[in-house]
Amino acid sequence: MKENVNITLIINPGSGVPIYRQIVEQVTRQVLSSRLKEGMIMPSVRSVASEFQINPMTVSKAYNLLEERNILERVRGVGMRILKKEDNRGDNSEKLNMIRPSIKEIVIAAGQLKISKQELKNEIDKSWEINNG
Amino acid sequence: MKENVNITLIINPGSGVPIYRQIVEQVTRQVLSSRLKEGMIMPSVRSVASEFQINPMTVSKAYNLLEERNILERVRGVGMRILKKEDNRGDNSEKLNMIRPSIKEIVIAAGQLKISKQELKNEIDKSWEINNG
DNA sequence: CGTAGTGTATTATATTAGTAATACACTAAT
DNA sequence: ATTAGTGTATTACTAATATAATACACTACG
Repeated sequence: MKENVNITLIINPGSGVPIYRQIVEQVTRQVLSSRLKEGMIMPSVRSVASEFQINPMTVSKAYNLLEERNILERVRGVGMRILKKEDNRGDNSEKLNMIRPSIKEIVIAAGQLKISKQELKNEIDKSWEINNG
Repeated sequence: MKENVNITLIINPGSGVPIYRQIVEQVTRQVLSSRLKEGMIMPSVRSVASEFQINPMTVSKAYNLLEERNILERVRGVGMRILKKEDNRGDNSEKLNMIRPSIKEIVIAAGQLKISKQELKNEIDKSWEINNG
């Protein structure tokens, strides 16, 4: 009955961003973008911990946060089941909500720096080419 | 001989962003955008500290970082003098360097969320209208 | 049943970042 | 020299993060 899942995590312990938050963010993105689908069972705390050489309790902390956000569901004795559906409301509102705070920060910073909106968009084009091209 | 300066700082102690970094970022932006000009003397550590109800050492730490980045100059017994000129190289490269890391983060997040480049730009337009319009 | 697999509560330790309180050294102006 | 104004070195405290070692409760499966 196990629907195991191949999850791709990129953990960078020296990035300054706490490991548990890296897990939370990446799992959330993958759920919202349908790479992880409802009903799938997440890899176990211990397997993630050993794969990335981190402590099981750190993974557990991340899973716990994901449960609080109604993205995972704890199934006793089984594991964590993916609970939340992808963002199918047509307007992508849920996915957009994830990046809006960061967008606001950049827009304010650009304004204070007297960087024009067009310049900002040009930079995004360049970065998109490099990172998503 | 004091060329004091009216600096506008917006400090939010409960934002999660360390206070000293808020100071560093805002002063840097104001210098690069010519709101603060070379030769001006920054308000003293103690005056900033009392105005925002924070510790003088927190302000000092920020000023110290700004000195390391060649934006301020320490003048013993006087205060911190603004050292760096605005970014006048025509290409805005210095100002752009300040926001490029944040742009990269957003672009990667949008990619993982399967948000299109056009959607991202639309969000920027909206946010620009609200925050810089 | 027993075994192996889930997540987790508990307690403890170590490290780091951020903030705070005090005392000090320096300069400017009188 | 004295006073009042600079910044800062030192030390300490707090909180967040990560790790670690146990022990526990539950489920799946033979």
